[in-house]
Amino acid sequence: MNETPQWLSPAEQHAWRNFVRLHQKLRARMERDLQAHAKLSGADFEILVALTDVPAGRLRFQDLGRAVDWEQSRLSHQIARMIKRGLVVREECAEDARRAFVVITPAGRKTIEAAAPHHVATVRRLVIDALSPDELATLARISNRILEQLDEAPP
Amino acid sequence: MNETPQWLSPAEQHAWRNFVRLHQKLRARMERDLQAHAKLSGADFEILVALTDVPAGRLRFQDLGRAVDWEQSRLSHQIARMIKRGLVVREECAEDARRAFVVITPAGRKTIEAAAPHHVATVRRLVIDALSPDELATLARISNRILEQLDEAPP
DNA sequence: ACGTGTCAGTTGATGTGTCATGTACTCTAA
DNA sequence: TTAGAGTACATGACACATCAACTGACACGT
Repeated sequence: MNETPQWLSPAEQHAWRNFVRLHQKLRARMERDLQAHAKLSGADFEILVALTDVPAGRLRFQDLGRAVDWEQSRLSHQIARMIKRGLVVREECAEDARRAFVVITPAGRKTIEAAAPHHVATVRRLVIDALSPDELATLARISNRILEQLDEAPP
Repeated sequence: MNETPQWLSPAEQHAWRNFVRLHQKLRARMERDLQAHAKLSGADFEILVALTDVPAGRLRFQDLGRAVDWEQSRLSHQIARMIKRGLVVREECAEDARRAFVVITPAGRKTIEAAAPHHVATVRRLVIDALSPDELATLARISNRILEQLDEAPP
């Protein structure tokens, strides 16, 4: 039906490969860094940030899911693990027994507060400071563009 | 010793959050796409690409590890799974019994050849075509810059 | 020949992400 | 008022990543 498949040009391939490599390396690095300094996974960190973003440190399961943009199942598993480690607790909902809240514990708060400065410093050192303000803006714009593309073409 | 921890400026935070979000979404999307169309994980794909990049479709374990830039253990587990699915086979090394080769099977070759065009098309549609040539070049440059930063600051 | 160190790869434990399915609860409409 | 649809979350099975500990093979000096 269609012509020979459209391969990437050398420049395109170069950009794509670099980008993929960046993904993998940066992700692995951040993960190890966080683990080493705070005994937290990136997932833990994200959840704790979302919870501390709201004053009560307490969110409905679903709202938390929206905040971090995760699937329900992933969240459920993750919260179960975090409960086991005492970072958060589950709270029943009086009005609707199906619902549940996730609440950060004092230990969880302490952990995230201890972890955040170093994490931010790492982000700054590895990413922000490596780029000019212009490049940073471009990166933000590019990211947005691709994210839109993703939303537009879900099939 | 140091002042109050240096948080990110709004612009920096915006860029960083977008970038992280992009990571997660794009990765998940590519993974699902590959899985749906070719029954391959991203990991499978990477291995098969590395193997087809070399004429014999056959690489020493270690060379394969360098090609995809993975840790040994990860590679070992992955290859074990791929052997079980018939995508590759292991071959002993006559000269040095410690070494081993990984060889792509005809089935593996068929799988990757079936998967690649759709995958490339997806990359093009979601990423390449969403950006101007200038932006793409900037993305490549930025990626390189950060990768260098990662290499320079391993602790 | 024989330790000893190092190399190449394996294995098991644990945490993580995804899919499909399960379950308890609530709502709605006949 | 109750059957059935839909909601909110849980669970089990599996693939994947990482860490640490392990095995077996080679290399080499004594």
